[in-house]
Amino acid sequence: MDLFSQAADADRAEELRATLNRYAHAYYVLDAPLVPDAEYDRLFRELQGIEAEHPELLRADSPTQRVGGAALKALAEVRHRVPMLSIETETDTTEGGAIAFDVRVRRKLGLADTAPPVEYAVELKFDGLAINLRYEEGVLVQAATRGDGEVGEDVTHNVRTIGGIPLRLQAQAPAVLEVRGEIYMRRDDFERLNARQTERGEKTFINPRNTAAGAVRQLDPAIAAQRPLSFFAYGVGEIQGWKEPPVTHAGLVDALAGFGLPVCAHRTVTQGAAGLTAFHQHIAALRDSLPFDIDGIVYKVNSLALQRELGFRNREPNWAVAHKYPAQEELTKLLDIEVQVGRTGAITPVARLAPVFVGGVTVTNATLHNEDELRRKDLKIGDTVIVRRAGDVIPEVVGSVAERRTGREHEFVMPTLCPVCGSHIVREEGESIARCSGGLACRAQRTQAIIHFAGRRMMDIDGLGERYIESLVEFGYIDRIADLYTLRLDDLLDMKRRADERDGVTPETVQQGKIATKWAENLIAAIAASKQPPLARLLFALGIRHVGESTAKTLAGWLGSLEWIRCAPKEIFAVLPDIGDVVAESLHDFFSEPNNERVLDELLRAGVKPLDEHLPTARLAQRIGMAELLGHLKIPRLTAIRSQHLAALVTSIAALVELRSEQILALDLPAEVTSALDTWLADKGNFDRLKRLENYCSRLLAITPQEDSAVVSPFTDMTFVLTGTLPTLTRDQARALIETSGGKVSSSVSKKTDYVVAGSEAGSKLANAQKLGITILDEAGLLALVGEHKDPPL
DNA sequence: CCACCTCGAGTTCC
DNA sequence: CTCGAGGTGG
Repeated sequence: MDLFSQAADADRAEELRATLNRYAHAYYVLDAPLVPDAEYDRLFRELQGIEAEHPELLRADSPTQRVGGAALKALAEVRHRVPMLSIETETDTTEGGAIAFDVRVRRKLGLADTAPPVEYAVELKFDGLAINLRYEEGVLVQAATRGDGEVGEDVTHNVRTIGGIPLRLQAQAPAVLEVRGEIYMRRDDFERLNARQTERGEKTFINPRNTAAGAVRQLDPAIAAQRPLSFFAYGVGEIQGWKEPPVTHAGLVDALAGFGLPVCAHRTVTQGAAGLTAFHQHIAALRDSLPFDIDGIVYKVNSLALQRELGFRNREPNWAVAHKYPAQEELTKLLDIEVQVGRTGAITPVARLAPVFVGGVTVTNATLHNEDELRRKDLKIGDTVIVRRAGDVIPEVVGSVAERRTGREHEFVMPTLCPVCGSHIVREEGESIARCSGGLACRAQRTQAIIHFAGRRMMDIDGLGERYIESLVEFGYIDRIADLYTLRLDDLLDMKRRADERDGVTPETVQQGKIATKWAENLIAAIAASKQPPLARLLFALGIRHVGESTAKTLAGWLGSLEWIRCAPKEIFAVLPDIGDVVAESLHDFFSEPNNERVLDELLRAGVKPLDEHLPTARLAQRIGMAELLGHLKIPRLTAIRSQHLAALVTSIAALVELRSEQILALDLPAEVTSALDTWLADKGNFDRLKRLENYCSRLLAITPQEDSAVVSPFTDMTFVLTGTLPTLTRDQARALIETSGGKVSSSVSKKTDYVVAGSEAGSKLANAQKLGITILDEAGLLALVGEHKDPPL
């Protein structure tokens, strides 16, 4: 090898290092790639080639050295040259905390009340892992964790794998520059990582912070390299040879950005206490939509000279404070795991927790959904667990803290018998939910069925709450939904007396007796008032499996009356939109169960009279086509295509019933279909089924089609999603408004959503809508939109 | 057959 | 709100 080529390679290697580092900066830090990935890979491999040939050209700042080297035995200790101090946490989480800090600063600086406001640099407090990056002559030489502030751990090998951390600084960096910042994991990266773990059947991680911290402290850099970590710089440690050092904190962070280090955009310079509280409010509103977790914000006196003047106390700077938001995650003890029995018999494990204040409320219970979930989270009774109220409402046990185990924890054992009725608990193959097999013989299921029936979106019996229904069932006054309508005043009063007795409530005075009678009268009246619900509500109230609000509306809208629905053949259900085999089967099972038939009859006899819908005969005739019906009859060998074919030849059910063997032969169908059809028709059961279907269809369609008063609305086929709390309208009112204008209200945001109506405290749905670029309305916007299309000027 | 969209069901706290 | 699972369209 001649010297000339070696010199050329050295130049080329230097050039490649610079180019690749520039590309990496654009990609990771600026989020604006300069070249396609393939081009980066090509140059990367070229550099690898040169370095393999000339090991003496290897440099610490070479991008090829991000992942390299073998796993360590243990992490080495690093003594920080300038201690990594923590900042004081303001205990007052309200605005008062910001004001108190400003007052302390002004007093320490000896400022008069009339003096101008102090200038502050304000930024986010990231929920990650604090780190010190040491650059010498612009090259990253060491990365260390905070540790106890004096001595940390050397994690250089892992930190090198983080794409956003430059291995070489841009511009004229000081001879020595220690950068302080936070390593964290973005929420979306965290979720993707977990999705990948699930895919591979590996354990998922609990939260971004623990995952990031764990990754940085890995011994094997290859593992750390697979964890998507990010970094923000916000301060400095030791500095030597900085020619024009900044004079403010904001200027310092800007300078770090100038060196190619990633800094957070959510920072600003502001004046006085008012500026601090404004930033506090601003970030509080933004918190849930940030791409990463924060646990608060940080206020710093902007002027570095003033910082020096303020100095330290108890090894904490007097010129900075962390102002936290109420925790969204807390640790608590998992005291016990109990099971609940739901309306459908679903056995749900529920966590009983030591009370813990999280996200603004005290949480003592949290659902664990099902057994798989519980095992996935590795929960044992007695564990210390992480509880979250993810910006939302419903508490969730995120996972257990394995390090806190004492050995006295024990596994939860799923019961095999229902705790309420003693029936067997069965878990169907491939299902995640275990169910009590007791059906309505199980008191829990009976009670839940009645609670459901009386609920607001169903029969809406005002004043008949969960408590009373439980007592009524417990003392035997009601057993089934129909019994509600035969309840007498005395039954209610007796029930209340016995319930009070059980609870040890003092015997009643005359005054209280009067109140109780009034209560019972009102309740009886409320029950009577529920007797004429819209048909869909009654259907939903019945609690048929797989039939919720939406399916109930479909049934009511297409078949019009309870009479037509309860005697409909399975195939009719299945041709309706959004109803498939499973739901059709469930409906058919429900209406052919003698117990249910009796209950329905009793309801009708008691005077329950649902408001029927107009029967859309014309549309119905279109939908109940021969091909569709054939498809749902489950005739062997008759595929969807062949059903269409046969439907063209035999155009009505009536004709099919009459079909003789010779005629089937003449149809010119594939031989196997001919014989299968022949055998199928010859079966008495099938023949009767067909007869009934034919009979049903002809009666149903014989009803004279009424004029379809086609209300053409500009909202037709528009899908809305509601989220958050609107200022004046309730959710139900907004929903009614949209529906009466012809729109549809859906529960989740997708590409098909036309508008998202967002109120205050909107959650993930709003974020999702923003991501998908869906038009977002506030209440006023919705009203305007409705108003525009209503009452066109004459 | 798969991917995507909806719906159903269960749940917390005040 | 979230998960699971049913329905549908490509």
